[in-house]
Amino acid sequence: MEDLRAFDHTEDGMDARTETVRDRNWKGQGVEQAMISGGQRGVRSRTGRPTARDVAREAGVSPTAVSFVLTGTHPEKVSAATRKRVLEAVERLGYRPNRVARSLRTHRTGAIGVLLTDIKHPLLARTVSGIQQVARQYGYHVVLHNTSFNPEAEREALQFLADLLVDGIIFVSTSTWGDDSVLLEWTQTPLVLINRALSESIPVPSSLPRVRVDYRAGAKEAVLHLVEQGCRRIAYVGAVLTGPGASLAATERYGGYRDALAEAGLPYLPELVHISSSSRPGWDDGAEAVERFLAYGFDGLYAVNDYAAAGAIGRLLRGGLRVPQDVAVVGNDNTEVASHHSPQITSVDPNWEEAGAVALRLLQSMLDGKEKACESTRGASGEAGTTRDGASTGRDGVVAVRPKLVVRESSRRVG
Amino acid sequence: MEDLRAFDHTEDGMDARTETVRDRNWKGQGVEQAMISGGQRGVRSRTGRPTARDVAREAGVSPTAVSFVLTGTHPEKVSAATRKRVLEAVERLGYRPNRVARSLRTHRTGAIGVLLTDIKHPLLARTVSGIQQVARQYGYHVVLHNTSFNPEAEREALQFLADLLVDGIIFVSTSTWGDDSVLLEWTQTPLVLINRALSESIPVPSSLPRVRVDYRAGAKEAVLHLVEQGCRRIAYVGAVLTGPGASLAATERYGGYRDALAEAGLPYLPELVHISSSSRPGWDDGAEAVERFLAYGFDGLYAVNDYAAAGAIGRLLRGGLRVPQDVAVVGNDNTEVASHHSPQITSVDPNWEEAGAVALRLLQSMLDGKEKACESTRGASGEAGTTRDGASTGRDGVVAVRPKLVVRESSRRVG
DNA sequence: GTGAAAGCGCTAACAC
DNA sequence: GTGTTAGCGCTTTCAC
Repeated sequence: MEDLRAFDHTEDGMDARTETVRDRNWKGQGVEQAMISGGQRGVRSRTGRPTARDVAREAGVSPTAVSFVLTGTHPEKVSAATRKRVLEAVERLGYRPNRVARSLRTHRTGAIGVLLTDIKHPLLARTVSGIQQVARQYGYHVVLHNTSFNPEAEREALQFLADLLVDGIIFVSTSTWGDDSVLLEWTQTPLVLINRALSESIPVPSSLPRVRVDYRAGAKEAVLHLVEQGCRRIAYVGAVLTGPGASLAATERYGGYRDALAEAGLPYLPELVHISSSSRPGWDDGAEAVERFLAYGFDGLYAVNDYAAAGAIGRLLRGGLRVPQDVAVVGNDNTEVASHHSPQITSVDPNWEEAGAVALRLLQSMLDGKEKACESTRGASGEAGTTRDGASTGRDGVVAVRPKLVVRESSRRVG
Repeated sequence: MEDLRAFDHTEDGMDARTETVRDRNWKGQGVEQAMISGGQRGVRSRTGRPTARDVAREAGVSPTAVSFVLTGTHPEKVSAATRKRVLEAVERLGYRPNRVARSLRTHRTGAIGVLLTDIKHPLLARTVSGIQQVARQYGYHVVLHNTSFNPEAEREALQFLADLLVDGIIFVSTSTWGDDSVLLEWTQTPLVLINRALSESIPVPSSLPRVRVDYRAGAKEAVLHLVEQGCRRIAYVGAVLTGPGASLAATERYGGYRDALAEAGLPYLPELVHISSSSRPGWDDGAEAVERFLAYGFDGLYAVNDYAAAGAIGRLLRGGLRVPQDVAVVGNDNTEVASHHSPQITSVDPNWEEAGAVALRLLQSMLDGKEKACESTRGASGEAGTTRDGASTGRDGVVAVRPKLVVRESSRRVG
């Protein structure tokens, strides 16, 4: 019986006509491929790819043995000889397991869904990169979804990923929108948030695991670096702090600036603070600010992004001042400009790459926890206290990632 | 019998003990969720999600009817009353089809795999964005894979995507590596290449569909724009043309510069051409070039990227020249600097977003073709002559996407 | 129009 | 250790 089946294409109670029709609908070349590539062995499923059963037949063993060998489970239940025959058959047939079928059976896809607001945002791209690096380590694959700042699309994408049965979801965002109820109620698939501030209005201090970049610490480090370089009158160029354009990042960076001054025992000089009217200050803001500061005298400047820093440097140079000798400058975000500018600009790298990595490790620990103990309902976030460099678990189980300073010419004073 | 099953959790010949063990391994909370959320109806599969059969039971119809309603196939085979009952049951149960199971059956996943060398590259990110926009239209979803310039990872990722049974694959790359044999032999899943130059050494003019960005046309357009603005002595700042750092992009842009001069009837002035020693000229190259050009006099400048353009502008301004009145400047890539600089820089947008969109449309036509006619083996690329704005099918079926010029202050002369 | 039943390709419990 | 077998949740033929 076994042997008979191996050479019969139309068995399994399916007649030839039926098979042709279905193949046409599904994979097109299925039949031809089976004829051509599989001809010698005569074994190829109707999809054009050999199946585990084909391997079993080829090796002369049972599907069970094939499964055990390939998944590595129950290694004690398969003899060395069997294993060898299976592996050889796999090699001979060029067999690759069908992951869809496997997922249907195991309810695990080995994929992590990543939801983000905008793939074109350089910082988010870095986060994805960080996630992907860790994913590779853990053997996960990444399914990416762009929501383009559209709340409706966010909801939809979340559902889609759940339908796809991804093992976990990471939601990366730069901004907040109003209604977080979807996220709070989300119980279908383990979820980790990156920089997704939950509306303050919601009273429930949710146990939803979150990772955030510590803007405040980054700004503080930048300013303290300037202090270290000998600066005593340090100016600040920042984004709007109140009104519609205000952001958490802006507030925190301003706070970090003041923190640093306080820590260094330097006075806060309002005349050296320039708050842009925009949420994202640019070249002009930097230049304008310098123009104004020049009257008061200053020897250091921290700008909340690299464009403003570049603008400031441009204005300083045109004014005949030297950077960093007369004024040392530090930017923020460590974007391409920072390294491409001349002089190269010292900049705070937000470390979003690390944020991605941390988030995935967090997710991993949730998945692990889930597999081991049924009773742990949701808050596996506690487990993640074991964070690595630059990340620390704070109140509410929110993990904060520390930005790191990349020192370049614009602030490096010899000695 | 139907009714009995609906309230019996341990039917299907599976005893209670077995079910518990499996649930623990698979989904963790499955059992609890079934108790809580599904308690009122008593119907929930062991994964915690209602299944199509649950819907059928709830609606009092057969699974067939549910399937027909939900997939929209055979609309004539389902009565209005049945449809209504099904939809209501779906709503009541919060049913969502399991895409994995569906894929296993239909051999279509509705997902497109995108392979790229580096997500952090801003231009590639734009391509992904372009792909994703069209994907949304077509109802496809995108699975992204980063290969980090690692040929081995590329091979692996290609296989992984094929194993996942994505419906098609788009391979986006900025650079070339040696061995393209994998790509040429690739027959498993429909594949489209973006900017993936095949090694010249391979003799077979493969029918593999490809999309490329027409660097030459972009450069030409930039220079012709300068001519239009009244420039007659137009300088060029470009990347290395020969040796290890040389790239197709560099050669083509240089060619486009010369094309434009020729077309405008302007002489080629070697003293106004600065070829950087690097494959990616920067700020300094722009500044240096200007320094040299000043001796000869010039009224326009095209730089192959925005950083070089910014450097050139910086040097010009410091030299007391006005931009664009004395010298009009155009950059390339339309990166963030271009719009953030002051003055804002006119730049050639490589239109990678469109390249992504075109690639997916190409893929779509291949998939369509496959479904309709079995005999079309591979080269559905011919079909894609029906391209849209900015794209044209060239020799070898390679589709070229035209970059487009974004005009800003640095080159806009009033009148 | 409706329902029963047969699998897609894989895993794993259970009997040998 | 090995093979038989029963499904995962869905689609779709075929008989009513």
